Amino acid sequence: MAKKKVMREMDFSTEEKIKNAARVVFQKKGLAAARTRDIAEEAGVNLALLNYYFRSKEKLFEIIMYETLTNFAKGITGIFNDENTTLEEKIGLLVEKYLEMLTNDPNIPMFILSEIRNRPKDLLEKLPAKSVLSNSVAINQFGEMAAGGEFSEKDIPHLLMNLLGLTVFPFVGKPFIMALGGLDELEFNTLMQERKKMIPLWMKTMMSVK
Amino acid sequence: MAKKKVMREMDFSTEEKIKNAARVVFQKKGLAAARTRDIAEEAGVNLALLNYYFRSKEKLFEIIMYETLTNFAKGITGIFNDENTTLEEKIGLLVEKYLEMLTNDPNIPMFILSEIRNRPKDLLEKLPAKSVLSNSVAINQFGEMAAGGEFSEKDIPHLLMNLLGLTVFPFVGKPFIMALGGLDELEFNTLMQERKKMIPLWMKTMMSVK
DNA sequence: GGTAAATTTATACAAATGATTAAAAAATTT
DNA sequence: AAATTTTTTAATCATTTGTATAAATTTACC
Repeated sequence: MAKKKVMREMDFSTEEKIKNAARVVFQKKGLAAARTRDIAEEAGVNLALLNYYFRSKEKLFEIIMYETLTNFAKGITGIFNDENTTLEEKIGLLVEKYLEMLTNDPNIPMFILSEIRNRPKDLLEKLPAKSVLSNSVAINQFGEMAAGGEFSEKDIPHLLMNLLGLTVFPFVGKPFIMALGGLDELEFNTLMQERKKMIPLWMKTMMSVK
Repeated sequence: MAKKKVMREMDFSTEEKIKNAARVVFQKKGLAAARTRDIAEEAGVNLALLNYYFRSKEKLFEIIMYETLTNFAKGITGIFNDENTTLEEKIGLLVEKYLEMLTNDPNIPMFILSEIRNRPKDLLEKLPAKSVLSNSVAINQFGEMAAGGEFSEKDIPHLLMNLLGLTVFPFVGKPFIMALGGLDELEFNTLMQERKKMIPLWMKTMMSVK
């Protein structure tokens, strides 16, 4: 079995090379379309090493998916549970953070959502921040604003969906949007940067529509 | 080879049964994860009949994808090129139509987008309404409003993305959203019905933020 | 009602693919 | 430096999966 301490002064250990390659290939193509041989090639490594270090393609996938989900959720819970920021500030921070993350890693949302489609039970159980979200400071702040009459209590799920949709959807539909708008990579990324300022404004106005 | 005229008074011809099953399975699981045996079973039909009526899994997939894309795009171009409606009316009609369609067929957006991810070139060429959209009446109306100072010309792509995101994203993230919100099917669908009225209002306010 | 064409079935094949194994090579320990 | 352990390689296996084929069955036609 593999031992971490054995790592020599290579750029990356074989185990790391495989994990990084698996992340790339899985996130780009999804579990079903990803071939173990694709991953081995991407890693520049013998095929049998995948099974040597990770018992199976499934195990390797689970590791990548777990890390991806955890990393993705980490940002939300941190920001949404800060007692010292207003809701408006939280939205700004969240949008800023995720637009930045997704500009660098645009495949993540599609990866997560399309795998959830294929194995909803499996993955949604492992979802961190399920009850965490509903008890978050941010949700309470939404509730307070609703109580204050800014908008209806019934609108809260909609506003959350909108925040998510406005931020994440462009990346889910990236190839579609780029083709439809005749955009290149740079133009798309520029739009995403612009949204850092715009989404918070839009959210603010949507939270005032009665 | 198959001949249409041979159809007896069955509920559905074998060819139709296969196509319907293929639509269900492909839209639910995607091309890579869909097995020809899944489709045959869903259709209640011998496996070899898939290749008898449609030469290969790929051919069958292309038919389903083409029909799905065409049907999906049909609604947009019709509404967006009507000379006799205002932009506000167009948005209302579009949102109404697509929320209705997607409530009945929630897998379509994820199906289209995830297959585009896997074969961007193939599918995006076949995309109807690529140049159609940019020359549409609706886009001109957006331009007029921008000229009138309601919002900036630079905001138009954003507003289009927002319209798409607010309408389509909930379906792309449906399992995720249902789990996070603790919603059942009925509650989710109720939210989608509510959005028929809300999205046009939100769009209206977003088109006034300067 | 018999014959030809079509549909359907059972079976099997071939390629792709995840996984295994035994031997070789490299690294570590003694 | 020898021995032991770890890592890597090449080759192969077993299953899955898309597809083909030949026989059986059903339908259409005269």
